[in-house]
Amino acid sequence: MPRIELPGDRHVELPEGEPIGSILPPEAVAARFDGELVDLSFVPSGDGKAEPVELSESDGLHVLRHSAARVMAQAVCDLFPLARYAIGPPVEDGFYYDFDLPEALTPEDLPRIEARMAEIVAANQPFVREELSRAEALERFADQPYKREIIESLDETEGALGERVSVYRNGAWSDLCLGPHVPSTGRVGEAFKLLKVAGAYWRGDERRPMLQRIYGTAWASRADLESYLTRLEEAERRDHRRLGQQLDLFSSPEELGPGLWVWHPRGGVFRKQLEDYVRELHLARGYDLVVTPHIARSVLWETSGHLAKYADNMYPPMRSESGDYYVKPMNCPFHVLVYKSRTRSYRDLPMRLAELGTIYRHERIGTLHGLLRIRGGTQDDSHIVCTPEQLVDEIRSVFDLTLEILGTFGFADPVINLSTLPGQSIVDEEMAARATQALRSALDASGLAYTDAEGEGAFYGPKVDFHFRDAIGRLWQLTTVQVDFALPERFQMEYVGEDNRRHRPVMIHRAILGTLERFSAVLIEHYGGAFPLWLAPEQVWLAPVADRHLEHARGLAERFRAAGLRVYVDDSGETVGKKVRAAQLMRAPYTLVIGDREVESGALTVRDRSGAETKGVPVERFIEALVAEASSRSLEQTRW
RNA sequence: GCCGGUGUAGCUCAGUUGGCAGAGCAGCGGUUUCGUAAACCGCAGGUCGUCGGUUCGAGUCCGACCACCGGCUCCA
Repeated sequence: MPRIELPGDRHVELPEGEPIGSILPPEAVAARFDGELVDLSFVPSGDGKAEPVELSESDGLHVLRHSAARVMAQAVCDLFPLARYAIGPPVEDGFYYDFDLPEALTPEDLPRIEARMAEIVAANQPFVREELSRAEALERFADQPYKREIIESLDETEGALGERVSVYRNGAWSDLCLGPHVPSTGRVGEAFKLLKVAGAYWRGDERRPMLQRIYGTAWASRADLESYLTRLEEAERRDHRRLGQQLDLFSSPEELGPGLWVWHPRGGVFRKQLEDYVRELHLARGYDLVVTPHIARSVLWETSGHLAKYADNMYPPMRSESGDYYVKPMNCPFHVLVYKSRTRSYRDLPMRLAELGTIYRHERIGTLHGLLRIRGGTQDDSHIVCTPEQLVDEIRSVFDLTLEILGTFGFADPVINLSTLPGQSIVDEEMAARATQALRSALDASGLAYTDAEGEGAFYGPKVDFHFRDAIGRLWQLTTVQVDFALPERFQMEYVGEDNRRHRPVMIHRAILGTLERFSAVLIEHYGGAFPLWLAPEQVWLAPVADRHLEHARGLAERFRAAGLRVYVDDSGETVGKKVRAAQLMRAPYTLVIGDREVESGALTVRDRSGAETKGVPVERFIEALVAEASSRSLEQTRW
């Protein structure tokens, strides 16, 4: 009789052949046996440690969603008998399943599938785990080519089953699946919803067939489902494309071309604040600002290796009598030319060349997405040229600057990845190892936690990425730091050392915000369009009650402008209610209603974004407070 | 690039089985001069994404193209 250890240091004897679920609480949807996720029907062959897996933990939700995916596939097969089903894993917040169907699914099919799922759930069919030999499994899935391909491609080392594969059967339907699953379809419950249909390549490979993917979500309770759907709505309200339109910040007219954007006056003001801040801070941290053109001869891109490794993402060349010119997809070769414009001494190093450099990349049309994925954008780019000895300290100073800049916007606690070199690189292994080691040392020395991501680096070197969480918990990749031994080599970069001999420097590529376009999109979503005062297009919005108050309002506006504040006077002749509404819709930080009271008293009535109103604020105090709030780049509104 | 969806006024969207292109908001003009998220009246605004086809007749049906939206990493 296996002796099972339960949480709380309890031990029970499990009768031979009894499933582990029989000694776990009824809330359990699965179990963990010696750390492995298993079904409740799992029968231990020996002693071990068992824990219940419940819906209150992520493993429990994972199992629930996996099972929900199965139920969905079953429903689809019921409704579309010709369906061939491929894979259906749980994903963050939900699940999907990929199908090969003769007809195209439409969003209208989703309610039908959901209804069928509900029937399957109501039927409460047990999920029965079976272990079959490969031959049996191939037989079982004779008319399911995707399942057969998976079975055939399974390598014996995969899973603990060796030559056997596991199949879960419920009712007349079965699926090849590792499991575990909830004990029966009834446990999937009613807190699920199908969200969208999309295309997806079989095994993510664009040379393989395009399947139809249905995304769904499933939760422990109705309330959890509702709050998830509310979260989705909140994300939609914050969508930078929608806010960009509503707030009149930018647009991408069709005549311009996909992935290209024009910034309107309100967006332009915001962007200037960003740019000024970035430039100012870089100067203060020992960077030098440089300016470089948008195009260069092909020889530059040959030397840099871009034509060999990056040509797919570059616009085709412009031909002229002096040769072919390419629009730049990166700034690095230009900064190398700045470096090489004269003989450099070790005394010049580190040289930190920075530029808000505009680049153009011919991204595939289907991957473009608002300002987040664009074809033309401006990076806060810098290339630090230093000696190998300076490398780790320089990387650390980039990390410091990253935390400082992003902290200003309210981003903290980055999730950091160290990406090692991809196969297709222009760097030899020894260089790559040194570069990776430098990044690792800098991360360790800075006390930053990180995880390794293999093969994700740029073609010229390994990199460290910083991801930051926004106000509603989504992660955005912003900062990239790359160490590069290759370009200095390719461009024969040198410096004269203390020993009066020539040495090869190392180069760090880094962008902290990424592109300003992308970063702006992230900021807009992070703030929901309600920018902190220093970034707001209008800082003070004046709403005169009647036309006779316009003159007083204009006088105030002049005083505010003289103090360096950005002001808008609503002289529309609409009602105050309408003016206040307009100000709120445009996310004005401070709205001043100017009427008889204000004209007489000379004081201000201040309305902030929350709608809270303070009467009798002296003009001088208001100006002082706003100037302080803006110049400190505060994320909080002033309390009066 | 591929799969699916969507393109009607500046914006958000109606538009029956093919039969004279609509509303609200925004804009402009007038009236109102008002105290905190939408005053009233009027005017103007369109090659219905583009090109081609079917038809007596196309926003509507067919084809091609363009653009946008959702996806194409999560591996039985």
